[in-house]
Amino acid sequence: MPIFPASAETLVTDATDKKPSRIQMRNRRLILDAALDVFSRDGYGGSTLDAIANGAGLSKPNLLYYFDGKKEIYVTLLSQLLETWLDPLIELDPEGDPVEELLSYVRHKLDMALEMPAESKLFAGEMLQGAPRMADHLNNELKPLFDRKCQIIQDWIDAGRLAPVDPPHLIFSIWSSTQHYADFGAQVAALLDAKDPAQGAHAHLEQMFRRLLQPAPV
Amino acid sequence: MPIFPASAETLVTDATDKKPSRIQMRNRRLILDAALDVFSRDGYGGSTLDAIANGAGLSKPNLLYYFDGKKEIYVTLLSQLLETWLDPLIELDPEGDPVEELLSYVRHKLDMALEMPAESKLFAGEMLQGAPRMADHLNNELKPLFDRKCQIIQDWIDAGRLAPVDPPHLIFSIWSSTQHYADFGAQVAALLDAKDPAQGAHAHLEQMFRRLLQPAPV
DNA sequence: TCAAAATTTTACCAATTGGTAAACTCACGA
DNA sequence: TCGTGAGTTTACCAATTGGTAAAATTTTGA
Repeated sequence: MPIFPASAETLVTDATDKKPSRIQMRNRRLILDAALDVFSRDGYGGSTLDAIANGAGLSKPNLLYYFDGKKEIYVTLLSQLLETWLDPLIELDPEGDPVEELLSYVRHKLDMALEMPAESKLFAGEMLQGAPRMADHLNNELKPLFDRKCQIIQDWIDAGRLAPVDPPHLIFSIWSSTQHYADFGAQVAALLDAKDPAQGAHAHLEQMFRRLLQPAPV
Repeated sequence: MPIFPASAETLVTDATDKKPSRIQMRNRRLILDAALDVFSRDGYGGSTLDAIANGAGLSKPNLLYYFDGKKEIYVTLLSQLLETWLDPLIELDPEGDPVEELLSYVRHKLDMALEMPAESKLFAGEMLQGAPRMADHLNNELKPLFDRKCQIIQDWIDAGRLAPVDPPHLIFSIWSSTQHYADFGAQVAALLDAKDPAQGAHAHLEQMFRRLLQPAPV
């Protein structure tokens, strides 16, 4: 029987599960690492427990000792991922310089895409399929944060410190243009003749968003 | 036995397959339409021949009378799709006004994403997984076209008719920011409170790319 | 009209897949 | 050192899946 209950949200304060043992920590990490590889490469439907177990160096029944099933592994992975993924957006500081805050967010997001392509692809794959296993996280975590940050951007615009842009669509543009280097990495690599996209991407996105966001001089 | 050989490239001039019958035309189209639905919703690995056959209103063996297998259906779909998908890029006219040509491309691309989300998702899914079944098409069709269009953009820049941008990365930005509305449609819908994204997206992308591309006045 | 060719159905099958039962081994605290 | 519970393995299984063989039916062209 798995140690962690399938749905954390049904927990009130369950004192029954003490701290996980060292073995638990190690094996759950091994499984999630392997699962990230497999799921991001083959998609949810194309992935098998055998492949994940194999990648983790465990037998399939052993793997199922730690997780209740394929779906639970996937959902665990996604919700952990979503936290990391939203971190840089959380850091958007209303007190900072608007243009520099947003450009810093772009840089941060691009770095993440370049350094964690598997994570980006996993998330993208879930979105592609209509987020059937993430609707809750989307509405309960991402949506409120998104609205808050849109308001900050709107306030900057109203104060004349930022060119008038449509905040939600600005964020979409930042997300899409940065994540493209991870999600469409195969295409980018093929079209750039195996040149490293990192430097060019940074320069281009900096230029694009600076021009968009710089308020017109008074 | 299927009528169309699996690999068209191995054909020299095969006079054996006459023109396809009306039944062939109809059923191949039914199959490809159903396959687009299924593949774009469930991904390659998550899709089954049963689901496609069912969607097409045919039995599975009947379906396999028209296509050699799951992979052939998928590849046929993708290569037909790629042609449609590249059309607007082909239309980029070196004789036209640079900024307006590119903005027209952006509009066209966004309209396609909004009107053909399944096609966009199918393509995105293949890219996500490293384009394992499309490498040829990528190198033989997309790459030469991409290089040609980058050169046109570079010429415009050299002539001072366009702000100095990095042509490949410009194209990546156009692709990613437009396709986002199809590929991440679930997220967009959740975050915009079911508001129609079309109008806002058009206005935002027009603004963004106009600012980026407008050459500085002399 | 009628036989040949094209199409469709019926009846399968081997391999894979997610998952389980239960026996077994190991680590650790009393 | 020994019992107990955590962790692991072996042996399995029912359902699904991609695909085939061959009979049955429909369409087509002479």
